[in-house]
Amino acid sequence: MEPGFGVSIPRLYAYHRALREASAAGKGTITSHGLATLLGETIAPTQIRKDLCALGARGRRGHGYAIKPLSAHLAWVLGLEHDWRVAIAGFGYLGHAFATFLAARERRFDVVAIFDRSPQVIGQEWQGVRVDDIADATRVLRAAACEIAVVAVPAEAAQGVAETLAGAGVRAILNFAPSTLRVHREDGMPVVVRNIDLAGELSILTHRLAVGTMPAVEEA
Amino acid sequence: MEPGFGVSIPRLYAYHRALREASAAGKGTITSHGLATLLGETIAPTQIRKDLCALGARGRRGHGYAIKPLSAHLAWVLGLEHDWRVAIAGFGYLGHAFATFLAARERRFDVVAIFDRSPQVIGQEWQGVRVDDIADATRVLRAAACEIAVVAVPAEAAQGVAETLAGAGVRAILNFAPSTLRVHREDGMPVVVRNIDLAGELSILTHRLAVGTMPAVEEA
DNA sequence: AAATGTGAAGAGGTTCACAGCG
DNA sequence: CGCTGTGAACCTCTTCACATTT
Repeated sequence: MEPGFGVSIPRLYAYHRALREASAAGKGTITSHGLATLLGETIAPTQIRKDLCALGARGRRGHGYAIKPLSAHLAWVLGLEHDWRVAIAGFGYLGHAFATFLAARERRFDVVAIFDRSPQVIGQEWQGVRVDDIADATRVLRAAACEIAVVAVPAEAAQGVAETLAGAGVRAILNFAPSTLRVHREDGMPVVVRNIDLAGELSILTHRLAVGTMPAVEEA
Repeated sequence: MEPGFGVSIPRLYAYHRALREASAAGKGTITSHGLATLLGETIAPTQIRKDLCALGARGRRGHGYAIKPLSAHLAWVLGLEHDWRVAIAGFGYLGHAFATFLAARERRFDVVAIFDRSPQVIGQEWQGVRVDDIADATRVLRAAACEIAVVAVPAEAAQGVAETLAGAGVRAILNFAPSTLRVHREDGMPVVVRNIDLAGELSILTHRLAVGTMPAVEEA
């Protein structure tokens, strides 16, 4: 899929979370082993050191890593430093819930545009943001200058909506529709797409429950 | 993380989706290459054949795979055949939206129990289901016999809630809280935990946007 | 001829073992 | 002595090449 440069972003994000925890607990320094403990031993200390080393972080041998600069560096790598303008496409229960989530928990994301197709929803206001017709997305987004969009529309509409968004300057899409988006931009810049398939996630669970009833299937 | 048996469940789920699509289009048979096309060329035909072969599916050489039996087999492997009873823990905007999502789009999941901590929410009704105090979860769940639970509570509360749920017979958890859950059950059966970290997913996007502004960082 | 099934090669990421500093 | 930094071994998953079957 992706080229990959040895470190996975979810892991870095977990480190950042754990570092904030440690910092809040009054610590000024932490070892790779201490980080692993904070992460519930789900990541090996060696792995953590490899990741941090690859990022250019330097720890003091015998002591550990200084939390503050490390946390700041991770924040920079993760794009946590500056605020982002977000558009929500599809304002059903899911889009609505996501917008509320951002407003309540993730202040660095600013919902500045909302789109829907339904005449009953268009024209509504949510926290001062008007819901526009998805057909006007190009015009509205040119003015709003969003780089990130959330797609929470039915699967059939997702591809078309994604293309419209990409055409209006969006460079990253969080897609909740159960469909594989394929989006290019005219200017050649890649559109980053991240899929969250809720039904698919549930299927992973039901799979495990379904096969878990039998005593470990061995492959030939 | 997991032992892994060569095939990834998200991929199988994607196959199943594509097969339904092909079946709806009137096809009775499909080739690995045809499936790849339907999946937007995101998975190589060879990979598809390896996966299907590992599942014991047999295709006819020169023709492809018969869609109906293959789809049925995938449904069985994914646990898509029978219905599941689901409990929602945390009935804020996220828990609420997820319950609505299940009711609207995923009929095979039946929301039979809802829990919250807030007195303002406890006692409310949602589609005939009463919101109970999370403190009563053990008693309520014994009667409701849920195997799957969705955790949509604040991060600080997640671990405790997960343990309560596990103690009440829950065997699989879909966790939206940004915390690493570590859950065991008394009877030794493993609790399957699947995390969906929305803020983390967004960070993957912002990371790509942040580093994407520079011309491809090479690692030494 | 067309497409599957599969051993072998390859790539990528994780763990090990230990050298190197503080 | 403790903990980091890192090359090497290891392992898992993906891709390739091609024999095999209809």
